[in-house]
Amino acid sequence: MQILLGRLVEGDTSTDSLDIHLGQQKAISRRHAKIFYNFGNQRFELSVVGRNGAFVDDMFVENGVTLPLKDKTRIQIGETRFMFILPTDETVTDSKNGKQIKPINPSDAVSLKTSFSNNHATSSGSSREGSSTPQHPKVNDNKSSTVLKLGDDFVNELRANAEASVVKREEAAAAAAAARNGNQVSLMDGVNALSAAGRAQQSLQSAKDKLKKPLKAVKKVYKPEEIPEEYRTKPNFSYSTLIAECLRQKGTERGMSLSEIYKGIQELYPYYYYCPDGWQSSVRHNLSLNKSFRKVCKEGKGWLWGLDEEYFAEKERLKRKQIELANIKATQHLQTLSQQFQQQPARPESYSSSTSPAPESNSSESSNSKLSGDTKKALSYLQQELIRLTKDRKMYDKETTTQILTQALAMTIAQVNQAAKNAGIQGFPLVTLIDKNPAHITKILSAALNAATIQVTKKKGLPPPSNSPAPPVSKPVEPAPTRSNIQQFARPSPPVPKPLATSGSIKSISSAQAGIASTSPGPSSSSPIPSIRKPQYYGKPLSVAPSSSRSINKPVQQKQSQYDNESIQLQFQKFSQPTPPVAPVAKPKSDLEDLDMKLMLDSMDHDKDTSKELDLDKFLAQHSGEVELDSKKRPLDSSDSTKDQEPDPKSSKIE
DNA sequence: GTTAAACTAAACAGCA
DNA sequence: GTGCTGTTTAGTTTAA
Ligand SMILES: [Mg+2]
Repeated sequence: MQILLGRLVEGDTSTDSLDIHLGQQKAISRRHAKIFYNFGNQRFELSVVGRNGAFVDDMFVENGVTLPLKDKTRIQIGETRFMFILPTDETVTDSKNGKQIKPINPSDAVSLKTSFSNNHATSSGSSREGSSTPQHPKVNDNKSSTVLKLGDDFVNELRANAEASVVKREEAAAAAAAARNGNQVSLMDGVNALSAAGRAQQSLQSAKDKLKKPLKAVKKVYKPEEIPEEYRTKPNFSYSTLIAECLRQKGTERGMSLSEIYKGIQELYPYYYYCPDGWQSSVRHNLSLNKSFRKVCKEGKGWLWGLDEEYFAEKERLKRKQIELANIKATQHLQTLSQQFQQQPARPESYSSSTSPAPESNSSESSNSKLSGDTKKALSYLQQELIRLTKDRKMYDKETTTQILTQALAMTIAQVNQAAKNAGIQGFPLVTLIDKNPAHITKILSAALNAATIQVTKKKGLPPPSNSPAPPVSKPVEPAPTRSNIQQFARPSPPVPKPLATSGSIKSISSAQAGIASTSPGPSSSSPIPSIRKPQYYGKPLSVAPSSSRSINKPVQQKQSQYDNESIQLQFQKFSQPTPPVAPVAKPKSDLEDLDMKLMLDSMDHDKDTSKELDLDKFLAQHSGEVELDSKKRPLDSSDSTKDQEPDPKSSKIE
């Protein structure tokens, strides 16, 4: 049994079954909502089926959502407002007139329904201040934007109960009616009828007890398809970074309240609009623990929070230092590998001493002594360039990074050699090319880095750099040296609340003012520097809840990569280019180290035709996706040490 | 295997 | 009494 509410349409027989006519507004669907008694839960529930949703107790409820009704629940559909009133146990009091109404038994309900259907009139006219038709939720509006969402368990529970109670509902199908009362549509009679029917099966008292529980506004659970694709992945930023960016972009001199920070983060990173709650706790945790965030002044229940830029920058600096160290380590390893290779005596098949790139080697010197001074310089130069280029990229763990660098180096050498060979140039062309046209070498290196990254990640089953997280609505990380110029990457964000056009200026508290020593951040402080983050495994199963109505996962742990650096998104986009056929690669071997060495060997081998398809121009065309960017960034790398590093990318992607 | 960083969850208390 | 806010603790995951 249920009470149908909707818009009566002449000639549409499907609307004949409506129990309550809500008016003629087009915003009201022909069948907009239904009220029924859920025997499983022992409570009344409202199911919104109309396209434009409804407001329940001033909170927007999307279509498709079913939620419990309690006594005096206010419902608004279109511009028609009414209230759901529960009867008392034995007597029912008309909420408006105060007169008592005799309880209804199931048999009464039948007649009640009949009488109502003969008696119904269109409501309407009751519109007061125009309630806006529910639109896409806005973060700005606290009240009206709150979207009711039912937790998985609850949804499942409803589902299960619905099935279990089919029979019972049919037994109760005799009851329904409603009466309008001026501005307020009283559903009392219908409810009464339902109640009566319910009593036949269950204790109404227990139902009412449950209904007494406050209607809790639960955030709506979004299904993946309901979420704009770009907001299905968790931003690759640590909470500290999210908060800092929020304070910078949305904050004012007076700071921001906690709720403002919540909203700000949702606006900047709409992922947090769609994802389940829980992240707010992390935000509070960060605010409290991270000394970069300071309470400015008290307001109402809580504090207004500000960002201590100096402290934050100091943390960034330290972080950056660490990352650079890690990068250096990785490349040192690469260098070692390279040198080891150079030292290797004749290799079985593919290598002959006569093809050594360092023909004039001095045998009396140590490890890399077999290389000529020029060759060593050339290799060193390539390493330096690789390091530099690597800083602009999203990188992986140390081992993977090393493999990528090694392979990139090998590819570069191979390309150069082949090009030289094609051009009929003799000798070791690297030295010449570096000397004559270093920019070109950089281009080749960059292209090789692309190809190597794709190869290595593919081989290792790592996520390719293409899965970039959705960029924030307003980009927090900015490669630009100017620290505050943050909005350059701003882009429209579809259904999501667009960032308030508030000042983009940075509001910060000086350390002096805040009395902060420039000590290193404690371990508890969170990540700081916007930097590229490495893909990670999510700590938690994608959908932990057994009930799988949850579509978007709660934010999952992210880890910051030691190898990243800046402007992740851009880099990701670069990498996300379709994987081109990759250049000269050795046959896959089980041992990566072997593969690396083979690559090196092949590429160093002047005489050997390692790459039939090696064509430098082609290679560059295929892999030079970001060469331009890299060169653009160069000045930044060298000059700006304060650039944000970003936390990392882990993104929980909704499947 | 250990450690550090970041994340997650939740208990708890104060306050409006 | 309730919900929000801020603090704190504990546990997990990942990378180094
Ligand atoms: Mg703090």
